[in-house]
Amino acid sequence: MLIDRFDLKILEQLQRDDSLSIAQLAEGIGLSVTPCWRRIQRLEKEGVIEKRIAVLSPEKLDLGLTVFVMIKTDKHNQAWLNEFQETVKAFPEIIEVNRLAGEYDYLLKVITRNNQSYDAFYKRLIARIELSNVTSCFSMEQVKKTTELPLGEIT
Amino acid sequence: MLIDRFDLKILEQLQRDDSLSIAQLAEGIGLSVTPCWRRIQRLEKEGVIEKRIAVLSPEKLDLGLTVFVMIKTDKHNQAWLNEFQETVKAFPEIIEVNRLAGEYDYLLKVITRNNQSYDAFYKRLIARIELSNVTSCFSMEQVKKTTELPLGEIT
DNA sequence: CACTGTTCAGGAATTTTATTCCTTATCGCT
DNA sequence: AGCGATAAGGAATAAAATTCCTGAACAGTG
Repeated sequence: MLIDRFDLKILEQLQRDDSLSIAQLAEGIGLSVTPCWRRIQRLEKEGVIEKRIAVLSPEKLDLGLTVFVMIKTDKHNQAWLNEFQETVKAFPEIIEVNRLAGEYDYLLKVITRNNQSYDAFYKRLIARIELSNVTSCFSMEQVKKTTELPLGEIT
Repeated sequence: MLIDRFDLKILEQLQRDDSLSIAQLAEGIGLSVTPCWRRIQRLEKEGVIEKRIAVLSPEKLDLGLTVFVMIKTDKHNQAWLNEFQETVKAFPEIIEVNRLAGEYDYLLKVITRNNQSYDAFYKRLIARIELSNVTSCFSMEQVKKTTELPLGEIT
């Protein structure tokens, strides 16, 4: 799977905005419509393009609170792990979960409406699974947020 | 700006996958094409739909390393803050930056190719701006990752 | 209770865009 | 030079988005 500089331009554009027509995109990158279209098809088939989505505004939907939850656990067996994975997948407020190397075992990103709804979420979470040490870090301000991968590094 | 049940269904579908035609979408939610189209237009104009993008695969693009960088600073003046904001915006590897309440001041999410490129990034970062205390937490595994906002909470 | 204005759904026509099909150019290899 | 593979481009076709028009439901008013 090789990605040349046309593919890279296509990906850069589409990950920023895929609402342009292929004709506009093709013109922007200096290619005609058909080969450009074929490249997009290929990138989708290969899985380089995972999906196409609409990004919604959390603020407009009254989902203005982001909290990062840091978790330490003393249970490192498979059963607990499975239960944990099932649990986080069941909560739509949990946007992202990473298992970490270092002091904390897991980092969760949670989006809710406000303090009160976060508290309700938190209670439901700890009721469902045992977590030995939980720290909630409230986000005061989104300084930067992007969905774009850094493609510049790719040759 | 009121959002009814139809709008919610549209948003839920589009934030999951916007590659369907409006005809398919309209059928799925029980509306005909034109009113469905008009609702999408309105949601875009109002900013509830921020943008439409392609989500790319980090793995396929050899961007398999995610690191969370926790920063404490002793400089809380406006000049430093501006410089910090400019800096994080200039680094495409920095995907997300939140100012936190609590022990740490900032949490950064960084995506790079591997340890080596992370180290190169880290050196460039600390060369550019003074940070008094920096902890890098490497992600071992993405347990969950979604781009979908929890719309279930909205009435 | 009609009348009127407003809002919103739906169908059909039209325009735009995506997709297919076919032809041509380029390049590496023997 | 000749062959085969790979990729580009143009034109035709299919599909989708967008516009335009009609009609239903409903609240406010004389």
